[in-house]
Amino acid sequence: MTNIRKVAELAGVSVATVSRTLRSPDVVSPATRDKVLQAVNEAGYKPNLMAVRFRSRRTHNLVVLVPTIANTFFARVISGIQEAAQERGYGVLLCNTNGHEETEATYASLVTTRQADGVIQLRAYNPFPEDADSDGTPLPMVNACEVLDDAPCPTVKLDNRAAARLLTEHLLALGHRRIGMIKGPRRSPLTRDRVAGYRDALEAAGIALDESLICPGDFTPRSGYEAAGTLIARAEPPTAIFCESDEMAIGAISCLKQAGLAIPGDISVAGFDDIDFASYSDPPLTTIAQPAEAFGKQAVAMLIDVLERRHQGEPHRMLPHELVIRGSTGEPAT
Amino acid sequence: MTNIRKVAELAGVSVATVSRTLRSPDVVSPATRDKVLQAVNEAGYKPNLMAVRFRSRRTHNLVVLVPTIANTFFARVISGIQEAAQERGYGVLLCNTNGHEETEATYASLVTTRQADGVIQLRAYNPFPEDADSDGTPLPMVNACEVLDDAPCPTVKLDNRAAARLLTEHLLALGHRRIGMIKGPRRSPLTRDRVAGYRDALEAAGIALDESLICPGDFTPRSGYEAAGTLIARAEPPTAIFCESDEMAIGAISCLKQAGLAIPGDISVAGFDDIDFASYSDPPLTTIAQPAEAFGKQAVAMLIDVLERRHQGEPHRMLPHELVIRGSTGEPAT
DNA sequence: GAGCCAAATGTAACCGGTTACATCACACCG
DNA sequence: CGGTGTGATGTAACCGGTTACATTTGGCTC
Repeated sequence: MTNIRKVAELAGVSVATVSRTLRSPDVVSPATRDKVLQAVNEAGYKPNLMAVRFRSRRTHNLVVLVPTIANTFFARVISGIQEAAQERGYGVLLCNTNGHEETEATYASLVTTRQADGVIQLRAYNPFPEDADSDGTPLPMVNACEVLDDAPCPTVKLDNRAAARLLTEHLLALGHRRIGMIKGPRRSPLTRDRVAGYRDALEAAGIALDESLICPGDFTPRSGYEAAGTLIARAEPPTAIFCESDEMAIGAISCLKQAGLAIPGDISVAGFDDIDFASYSDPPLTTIAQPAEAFGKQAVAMLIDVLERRHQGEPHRMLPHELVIRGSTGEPAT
Repeated sequence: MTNIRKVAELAGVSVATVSRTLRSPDVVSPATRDKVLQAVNEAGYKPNLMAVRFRSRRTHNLVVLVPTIANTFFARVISGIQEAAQERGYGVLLCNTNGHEETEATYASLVTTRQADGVIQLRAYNPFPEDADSDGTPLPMVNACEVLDDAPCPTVKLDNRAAARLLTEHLLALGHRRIGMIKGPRRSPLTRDRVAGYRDALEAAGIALDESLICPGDFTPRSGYEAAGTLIARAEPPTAIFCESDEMAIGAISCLKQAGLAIPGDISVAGFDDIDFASYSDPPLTTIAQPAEAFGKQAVAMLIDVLERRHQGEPHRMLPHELVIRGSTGEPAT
């Protein structure tokens, strides 16, 4: 392995000069710089980054904790993270937690064992009960997408409440009065905000909330399929269903069609996320578009700001959403 | 930062003893072992893994080169990689190449700069023209899913030719004689094998190949949508379409329905991969199921075998496929 | 009791960089 | 001409572990 000493020898200078030539070229004279660079080339020298990082106490790696990468939305967020990280010279260590908190804790320890500089978590769960490293310094972390209420770190999220309200208002405007909701797992702040937005809209329209129209799911098509089955089995079934993810909406549609219902003729369905498949569903899904890649990029930018001690201003950001109206929602049957 | 010397001091032993207690507990006496472990606990000591790895010249990281993580199939493969790697104590450095070869080369250099021990690539592209490190040692690499013909490394793939033949035979058995194909990008070995399987089946059935029925796509729903449009605009349109991915099949179905065609009444559609959405499409997709997660696990196992010099036997593996018949294929209209 | 061996532990070199500090050459000034 | 400041380079300590080799200890044999 060619190391810095070989290069130094080859160039006839000291190792310090080689190091300086590569790290801060401006402090060495042009003549030596050329000599060193030529020697570097000749020797095919590449610095051993493990050594560099060990010495500089910076790994240039970010851990990403994601509940499941198999979810289309998260896949897009990760794409954004990946791209932004690469641009700034950071690597991405992926951790698919599958919701196991212990797995998350394991991966978060990558930071305390100096394998990564910081954590981006895409789920509201604080893997650090103490919220601090053993020596009291807070863990560099950014919380994106699903955000803790009192997150002790920068956050990026959607205004889920406003978005859910917007979508519900769209359904109300079409004339729906009984609107079902397939929400996410209980206890999730994201779901809670969206349910709040749904309530806001109903309340503003003077419609009483019917708890029996709210069904939990887990963001998979299967859970949407099952929840839709439950909803239409009600004595007074809804005329529209608001699903908290496009995946669940697609599952729901599959169930409704099998039950012989026309969409949106008999029942309207709306989703959330605007994944690729939303446009190709039959009928195409009305949904809330989220800037998934932007979440990733923003999260990386914020985390690196923290890491590089550029603590400027407001660490909580909201990204914009947009209502995309397609064919799966329409006026209720009279 | 608590380091090994503090622990040694606390336990009243030398640093070597501490190191040995943690790495090879069997060579230290039970009494000292207990002393050391207690000191480790007391000090809240965690080894600095950057130092460990630097010294031991093993990063315990694997780079994964993936064309696009936004593809559902790859997301599942990565899930498998992730899980298997974690089990064996390796981290996963993700590289979403978006098909840019230069990006791949950048990431592959993570290995030469000692940031990762090996590479798993999910696409047939050799980022190392020289196929070797500068000092002549071959790069630890495994090629999975889409595999180079003459891959100089272990590989895991599907028997794409047989799978495509199987699916085509299913369509032939239903009575189809004009079968369109929406394939992947040109030059891809994966696509070439699948086209070969399609040909095999047609040939065996005594049907002449009509090149105009083969349309290229890029595995996205959009490209499936567009290719389907092209196919049905032919003078003699096909009565069935075989898509090389479920994503494209879903796009194709969307296009066909918009054109007023019933599926499978007027035209059958089959996919490949058996992604989650395949079951929830309308109609549900007939497709070839691939063990996506197993690809990931297998690739990790093989790569670690290479890394740990356990070079045993046959380094090329095929995973099984399965024809899943659902509602999107049926007999042609008479 | 001397001699020997094995097991347990300590000492210190080493991995490959970075960087604080020392050194040196040289120009400029009063 | 001595003093001083500046820019370029060299020397060597250091990061936090691992491990080859040296040393110590104690049990066993003859």
